[in-house]
Amino acid sequence: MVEDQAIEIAEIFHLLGDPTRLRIVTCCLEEPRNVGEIAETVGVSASLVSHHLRLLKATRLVRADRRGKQVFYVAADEHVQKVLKDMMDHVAEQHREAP
Amino acid sequence: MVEDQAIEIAEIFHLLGDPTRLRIVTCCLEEPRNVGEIAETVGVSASLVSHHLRLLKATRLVRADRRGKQVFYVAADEHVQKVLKDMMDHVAEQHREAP
DNA sequence: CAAACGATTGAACATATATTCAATTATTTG
DNA sequence: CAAATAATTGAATATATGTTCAATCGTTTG
Repeated sequence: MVEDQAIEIAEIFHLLGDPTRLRIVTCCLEEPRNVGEIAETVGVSASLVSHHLRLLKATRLVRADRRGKQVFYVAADEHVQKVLKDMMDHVAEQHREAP
Repeated sequence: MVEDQAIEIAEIFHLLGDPTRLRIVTCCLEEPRNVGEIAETVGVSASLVSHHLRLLKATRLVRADRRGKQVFYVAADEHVQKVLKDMMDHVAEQHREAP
């Protein structure tokens, strides 16, 4: 892997590498969720959610869609879902090896 | 996703979220590589590689195997490979959408 | 056993980053 | 138009983190 690829891919991993941000992404993985919903589900302030969503949107991990006063966010594409699934498999495997 | 899972999974993403560390992992993805090889391939000091490998080993993303004076490291299991592959697909897709 | 080699460790430092709080911007509705 | 609701923004801050450098540890070999 060359430097440029590494930087680009690492940037995405880095975004998923924060617990709050990861929960925000998984929260709007199945269907679009507005900021208030996400904040309540994750258990943090709307302000913090908004800050994180700005980063996620900038790297196109989520897309925004305003409907009236609310803004709905949804995870970008199916690759993210696959990545998350593989990672959950990895963690599950770990636990099977060392319970 | 519950808090505990998020923290555990985010921890792994976080490790892959640094360009240097990501390149270290990909460097010993196919076959075991010793610290010197990794340092040269990635283009950083052996000291830095060692620091990063300590973190990667602690989270069991790599395994260590000493042979004489050298210590060989190899990526832990196939899930990591799948995660990386999906992420590369994601990046490739992005570039196809916005060249 | 001493020298050489490879790898690890710890301290130090500059930088990046997650979070909070208050202020501001959009949009709807009374 | 004013009030209310939802979301964004910016500044401030405490903490985490990547990197460097020098010292140390483990192993082999002359």
